[in-house]
Amino acid sequence: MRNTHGKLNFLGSAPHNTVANATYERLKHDIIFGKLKPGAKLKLETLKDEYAASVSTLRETLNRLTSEGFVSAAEQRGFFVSPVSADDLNEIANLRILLECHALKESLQNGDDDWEADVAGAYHKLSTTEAVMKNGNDADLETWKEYDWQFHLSLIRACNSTNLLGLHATLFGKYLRYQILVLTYRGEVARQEHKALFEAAIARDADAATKLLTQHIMNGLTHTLEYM
Amino acid sequence: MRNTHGKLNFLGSAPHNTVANATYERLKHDIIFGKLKPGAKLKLETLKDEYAASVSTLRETLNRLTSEGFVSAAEQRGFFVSPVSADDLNEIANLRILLECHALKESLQNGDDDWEADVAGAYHKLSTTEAVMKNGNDADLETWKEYDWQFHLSLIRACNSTNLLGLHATLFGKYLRYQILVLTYRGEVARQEHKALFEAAIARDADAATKLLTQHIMNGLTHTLEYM
DNA sequence: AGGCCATATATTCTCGAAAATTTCATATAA
DNA sequence: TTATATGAAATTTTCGAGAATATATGGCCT
Repeated sequence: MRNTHGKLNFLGSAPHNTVANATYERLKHDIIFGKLKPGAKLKLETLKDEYAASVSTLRETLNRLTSEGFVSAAEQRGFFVSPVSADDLNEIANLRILLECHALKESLQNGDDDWEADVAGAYHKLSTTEAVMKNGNDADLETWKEYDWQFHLSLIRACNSTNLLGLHATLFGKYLRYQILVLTYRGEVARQEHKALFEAAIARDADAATKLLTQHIMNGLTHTLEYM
Repeated sequence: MRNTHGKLNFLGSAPHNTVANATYERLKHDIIFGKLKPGAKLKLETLKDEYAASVSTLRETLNRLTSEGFVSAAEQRGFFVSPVSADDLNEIANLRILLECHALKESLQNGDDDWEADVAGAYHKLSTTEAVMKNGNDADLETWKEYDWQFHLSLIRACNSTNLLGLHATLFGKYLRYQILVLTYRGEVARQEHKALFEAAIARDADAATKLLTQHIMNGLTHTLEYM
């Protein structure tokens, strides 16, 4: 789970042998986790030094990130880290609700025993980490968020739509950037929300699960907006 | 509405001065309109001749198209036109329903007089073209599809979410590729569906409009699946 | 004949430099 | 002073060539 540069990699992509892929992962990570700040200019010469890649290679990765919305490009004026705004966060949270609830419903219908085991495993990792954090020991932020991501992903993985899972992954990354941005935790509340969501999912109660998921995301949204 | 190569451009992007943007538009167009067939290998040397761009520039555009899902990339083995399948079409149609219906509801709530005028204008262009086609004169396929796209876009434009509009644009492009692929028209049926949808939208009847839109997309889906 | 390895060819990946464009600083004129 | 023009510096865009990797060819052995 570590790339050649020793950075954690849980942003949803395969291992990377090429310079371009490694640079893509690193850049994406640095944007989501705030090392590259919203609105910051991404000068090619600077990036060249920092990421040890040529201009052409960098442009490849910047174009990919632009497609996904993490980077903004202005004709002949280069690349910027995409800015943040309350409106944007609102849009992303609402889209996440729309897509994730839909995927969850499908998943609850289709999921077999393997799926259920996967969910239980992902929930176990997440809840263990959250229990540790509850006791004051603040576990690694990235580890926690990785488990959070994996849990949510496990719930919808049986939705039977790679297209949907792809859109969700991008959306989740964008949402995560906002959470990292405000950097104020709501650990205990989120912990209980995860618990309730997990139990409703295992019980295959689609109505309850989607309601809990919607609440979970909405609560995260208002909490994040409050501290922006 | 024409780029430097004289090709129609209604795939949702701004005018393009750079070689990279022009190449991107052309490649995307050629994939959607079937000039580049599903699964076809995209060899850089060949593309270089055909699109008059350097390897680096081509790789930029291919990476963008890979992010959007029109192109598939295999590590160290280059790029391919993304394959098609009944499953994929199903996923895309269902996602289109999910996103477009949601956007439509929002749009019906928010749309002001300008929006309504825009919708009326877009519908007028579309229905005029469809009327001409009804009389046997088969109008230009691309023109028809452009107006179709513009009509659907106009309906949801007041949804107040650029993120949503962005996702929809990509999705619509993918759906369009399948329609072009089978190249069998269902002109008269689609014409009536557009008419009913237009009237429900102007009447701000969200329930009726989303039902009609769902039917419209589902009918297109089954029709396309039938001829695949 | 069929499988395996070495070699040759084809293709992708990466880079640094040249061309095109924008941005900045300075000077000039109203 | 403000605005505009001019030239220098910085930055982006584009290109072709070399390095790295994959694919195809042909010979060799069993």
